[in-house]
Amino acid sequence: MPELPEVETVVQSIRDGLINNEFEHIEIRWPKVLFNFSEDEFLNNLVKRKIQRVERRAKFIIIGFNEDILAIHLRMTGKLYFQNNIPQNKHISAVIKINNGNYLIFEDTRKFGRFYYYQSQDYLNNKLGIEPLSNEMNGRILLNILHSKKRIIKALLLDQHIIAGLGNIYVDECLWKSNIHPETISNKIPEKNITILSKMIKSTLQSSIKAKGTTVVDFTFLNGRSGKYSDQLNIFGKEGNPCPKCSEIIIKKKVAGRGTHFCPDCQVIEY
DNA sequence: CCATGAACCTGGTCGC
DNA sequence: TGCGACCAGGTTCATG
Repeated sequence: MPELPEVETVVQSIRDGLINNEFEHIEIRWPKVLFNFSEDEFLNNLVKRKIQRVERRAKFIIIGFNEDILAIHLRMTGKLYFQNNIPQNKHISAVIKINNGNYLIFEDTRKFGRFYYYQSQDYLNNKLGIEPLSNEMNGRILLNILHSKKRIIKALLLDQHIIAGLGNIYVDECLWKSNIHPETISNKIPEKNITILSKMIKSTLQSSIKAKGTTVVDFTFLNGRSGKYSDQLNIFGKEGNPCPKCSEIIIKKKVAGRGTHFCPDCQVIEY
């Protein structure tokens, strides 16, 4: 499901209900949800400890205690939200009781979502790439990254080890806005387009966060409200429709293993 | 180093 | 209405 803006939206929606509170208990309904630790370890290490911070790193939700963290990845269909009673919905992977009486629910239809426990955030930081909304990210850095590799640009932008947070929707949108064909080899892309791409990545993600993310199928947060960025999509899911810039018909094709939308007229492979 | 396809799961949609 | 094929916002692993 969620990419950076949707995860950021979830973090903002649960932060106030967690900061300075404590976990009291956890009920595991899908055992695989705990990826690298056990239910006992959860109870021994994470219960009755004050939550210091709730943040996002790439597509991970970080719940920080002291140095150690509980990291949650929603994958495709994960939802994390509060409820004041124990729900009986079909696809709930875990229920965490909070000391204020609420329950933090992890609901996940496809069961790909996972909880990770790490002694510090370093492990994640070391394997994740640059945050696209950080000051570190700019046209110069992006040029260095793209020109130091010879990879299909779509695959490169989806690779979390390099730039962390983009997913299928926002990659398609940003490449379209920058007039870059998704199959272009990264080191062939002109500097001019990369400068624009860097700006489009930032502005697109920021606009989406403002709209509380994109709802494609069933992304919700809080009381089932959905993100409004869907209204601002130009290319994703628009195959068969005219390109908003040139009116050519939008194409959908598999690139880097993912359904990929682009305008065959605006987005040209440059050499 | 990189591309590809499968695997992990469930449910929705489309064509016949 | 039923059924199979295919698709889905993500990531990881094996293979060539």
